[in-house]
Amino acid sequence: MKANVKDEIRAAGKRVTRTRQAVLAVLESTKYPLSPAELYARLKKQKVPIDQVTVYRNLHALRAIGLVKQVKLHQEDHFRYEMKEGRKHHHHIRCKSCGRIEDLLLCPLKKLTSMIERETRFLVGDHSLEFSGWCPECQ
Amino acid sequence: MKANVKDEIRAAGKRVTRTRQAVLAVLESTKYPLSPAELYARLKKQKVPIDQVTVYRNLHALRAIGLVKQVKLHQEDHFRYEMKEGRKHHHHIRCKSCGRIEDLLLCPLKKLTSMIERETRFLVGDHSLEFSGWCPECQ
DNA sequence: TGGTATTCGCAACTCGCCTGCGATAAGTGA
DNA sequence: TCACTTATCGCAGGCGAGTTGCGAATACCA
Repeated sequence: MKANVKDEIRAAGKRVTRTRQAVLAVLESTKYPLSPAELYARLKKQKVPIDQVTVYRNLHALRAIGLVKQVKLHQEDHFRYEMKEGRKHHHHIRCKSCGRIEDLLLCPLKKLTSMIERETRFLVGDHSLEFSGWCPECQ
Repeated sequence: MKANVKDEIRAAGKRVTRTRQAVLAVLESTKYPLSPAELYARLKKQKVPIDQVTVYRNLHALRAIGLVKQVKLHQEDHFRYEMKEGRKHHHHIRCKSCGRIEDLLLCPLKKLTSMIERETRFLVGDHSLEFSGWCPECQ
């Protein structure tokens, strides 16, 4: 884990604990958003002693600091988490068959946002965009 | 409830029951997608005798027939349902403050889909797009 | 090297949703 | 119209994701 990440945690008045470092290490080494259960399973596999509750609590804490981002995928009934640091705004595509998730680095919605604001008189804060389909292996 | 809706239910080998009609009536009279809990609350308010399980089972049955569509909104941890019949493909915008949901009748993603298929080699089946922000009243 | 507030682990809980099962009622045919 | 078949219903209980309370452990500041 990078030193500036530790500093960010301390700067937020939080502590750099063993479990928190382990959670961050797994998220840093994964290229797609993980569910708390997947994260917990990986930590167990690595023989990291940690409770499921602690996984949730750390994810919440890291999200509050801004190090981690919460993602909700279409048709899934749980949240996923990914590192926020250094990542550009992006979206996801998910395979309906094997569950594989990939990043989409594009976002075509800037123009659309102002159009929607004009039409609905809402003030747009966020958007979520996700595709699902079949990956090359599952077609 | 329209006669052709009843016919569609029967054509699918399902029965036109008291509870099923009540569920459909509520969905037909609502302009935004309802959660099972909201639907159940409305039925209770209308003094319709129905169990929560029956609400779920009817939503599943109606979805299987194709009369009802399941929707999952960003940052919500439950599903919502809306009438499918006669409705064009659309998306939603949701107020972060009061929870109000409105339809967006546009969809800008046709061109983008083929681009994504080329780039990722996925075969795209669905997409979900949702905006959130603050409605005129909550700004 | 303490003192103390944060964090951890465990148990138990909430919430959305589903399953099993016996009872009820919609639709069919006589 | 009636009786029969089977989808559907209501109730009780179960499951998985996520949360809360609390006493014990530990990061970190002086």
